[in-house]
Amino acid sequence: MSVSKTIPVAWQRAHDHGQCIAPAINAAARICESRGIRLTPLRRRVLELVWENHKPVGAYGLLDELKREHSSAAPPTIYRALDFLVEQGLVHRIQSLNAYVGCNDPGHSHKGMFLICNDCGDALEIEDKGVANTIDRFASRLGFLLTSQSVEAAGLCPGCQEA
Amino acid sequence: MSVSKTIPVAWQRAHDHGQCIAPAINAAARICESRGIRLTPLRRRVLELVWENHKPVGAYGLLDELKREHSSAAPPTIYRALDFLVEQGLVHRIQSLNAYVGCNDPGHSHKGMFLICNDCGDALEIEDKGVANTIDRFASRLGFLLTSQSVEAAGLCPGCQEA
DNA sequence: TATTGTTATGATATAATATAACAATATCCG
DNA sequence: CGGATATTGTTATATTATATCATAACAATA
Ligand SMILES: [Zn+2]
Ligand SMILES: [Zn+2]
Ligand SMILES: [Zn+2]
Ligand SMILES: [Zn+2]
Repeated sequence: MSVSKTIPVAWQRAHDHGQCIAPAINAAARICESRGIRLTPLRRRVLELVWENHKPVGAYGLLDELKREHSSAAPPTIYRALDFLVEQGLVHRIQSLNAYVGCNDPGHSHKGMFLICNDCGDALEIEDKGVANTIDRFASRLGFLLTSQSVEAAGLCPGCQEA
Repeated sequence: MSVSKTIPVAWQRAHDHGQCIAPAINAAARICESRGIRLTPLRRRVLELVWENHKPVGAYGLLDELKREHSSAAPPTIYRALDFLVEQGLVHRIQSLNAYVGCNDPGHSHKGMFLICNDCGDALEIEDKGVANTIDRFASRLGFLLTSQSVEAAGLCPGCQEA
């Protein structure tokens, strides 16, 4: 990864995809193994495709890629695989984009938060206790029983501000 | 509004729609007036329909209602009106539901947050500085330029937990 | 009042996203 | 094995959203 003087190091570190595909797949395999559920070839391949994109990617984008090597693939094929991966916390759905992105840190439940660049379309997953805790406090004060939360912020990433 | 012993008063207060339609429309009219933009009859009517639902409602739901009195209405009709209302902060879009709900407190920019009941479908808008500030801090630490944020939490409202 | 630029709406078509329903296989487990 | 369960195949359809071009209303001048 090249280094820019004008782009904050924090962002560069946080955002470095590096060689992340194989480790992500291996981690997913271990997680599924330990849970006694099946990361079938199809599900594994969809997870790889999600990671290969290195950006949030839509279900139909993934479907097009999958079709090249798996001619029987149809919308339900990809949605089933994605539903499985999301349920298992291996992939996150970005609500504001109708798109999916691999989870940086699967295996232990975390309340993620995303910074989404409106220009390059990239999304950075942030581990954040503060936001999640604040939401929890609000909810419990109101007697609301939380089951899920989605925090998405959009704007311009450091790289896209330079132009 | 009836009072329940088992439902927190905080929720009941926060969630009391009461007679909110006329004040909301009047506030919207004043805001548009002051901004020099036009709350046309069509836009006003769509805003009324949003409020009449008292819940997040989808574009096509609104369209069906609008068609009864406005036979020329088509998808672009409703989406244009909604885009206008959202841009002006009079209506919020709930990303996780693909639905729209009237803003409780339009006129001054606020970073809202929603508690969404998975059972009754209702959504409570919460004014919250804490969450917004935390997100702001994260973003600026990373050099990310924020333009919008969406915070949505789902679960069960007090009423729906009783059953 | 004409001219003209701008904004808003009408109208038709189509794109993009997501699910229903049922059949066919594959896997698991006694 | 044989029956139950889980996964995938297949077709059709539902739901949400936008593109495009034409027309109408409005606003700002001349
Ligand atoms: Zn994650
Ligand atoms: Zn960017
Ligand atoms: Zn609001
Ligand atoms: Zn409820």
